[in-house]
Amino acid sequence: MVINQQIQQLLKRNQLSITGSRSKILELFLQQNGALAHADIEKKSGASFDRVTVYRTLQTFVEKGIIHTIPTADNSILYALCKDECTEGHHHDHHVHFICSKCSSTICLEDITVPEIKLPGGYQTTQVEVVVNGVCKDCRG
Amino acid sequence: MVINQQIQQLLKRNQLSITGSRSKILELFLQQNGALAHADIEKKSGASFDRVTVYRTLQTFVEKGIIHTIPTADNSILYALCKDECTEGHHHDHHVHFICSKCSSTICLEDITVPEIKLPGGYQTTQVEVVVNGVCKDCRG
DNA sequence: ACATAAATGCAACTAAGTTGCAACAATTTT
DNA sequence: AAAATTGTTGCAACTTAGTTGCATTTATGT
Repeated sequence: MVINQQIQQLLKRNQLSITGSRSKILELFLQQNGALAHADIEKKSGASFDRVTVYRTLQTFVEKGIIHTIPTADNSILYALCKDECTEGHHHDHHVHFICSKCSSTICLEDITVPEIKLPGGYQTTQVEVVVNGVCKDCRG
Repeated sequence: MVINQQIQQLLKRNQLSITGSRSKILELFLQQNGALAHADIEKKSGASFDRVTVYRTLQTFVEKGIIHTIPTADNSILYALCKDECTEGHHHDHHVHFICSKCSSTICLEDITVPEIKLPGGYQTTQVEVVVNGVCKDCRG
């Protein structure tokens, strides 16, 4: 299983001890290459961990730059794996997020960069979030 | 008070009866031209209304196209007045939202339109949300 | 002013997220 | 490899957010 080595590397690189819950939750992210809601993770991990552990694990992963959050229109929190460039306390997820209204899967479009937005005088930009709603390629036809 | 007439017009135009809570909440939005969180409204309305009434009023306003929601990075729900073009069940808030990290006020930048985003083949867009984080003109200096 | 339809307040409930602490498991040290 | 240490987990209790049903009250058309 290559995926297990990947998980251990990812945790070690971020100075996190390798525990059952962390490994399992990382596995979920690595398996399906989309975003997961907190509820998804609780369900898919098979009630094997406490709610609190899931909260704390996700929080830790966000802090370490392993995953990032995605704001959605209905204000539920989504999490997705970061690419390698992200480090502790410094996310670089400047890509567009896509949410399919049919299958409600959320995908990070890594190749689509966020366009520069010209603001009126006096405004200073630090970060831009772009979320595209629509229908994904699997749900059309 | 011109603002009172404005409120009554707005409610009548949307076939809503003119009640104390609706008038008061609309007043809050008209007074400060920025976005409000649910908690703000409860505080500023001075505990004069029931929590449930605030929930239901905001919901009604969103349905009627009087206000729209703004997704934020920390996943709290913000509400802001729509411009006149919005009608029942059909929002046209295709403008950029700006959130100031200092005063945490949120402003609708009506003049800045959302740029078109080119997606990979197969993806179909229905709506694009853009939220810019930064420092507003009042907080710089 | 009255009838009717709608809005509000209350109470109770579900869901979401947080905190402190004791028990436990993963590292580190020897 | 076992002990010591540090960090992680699970539990319980709690806070906050949001929902639902129903009785009461309020707004509006006639």
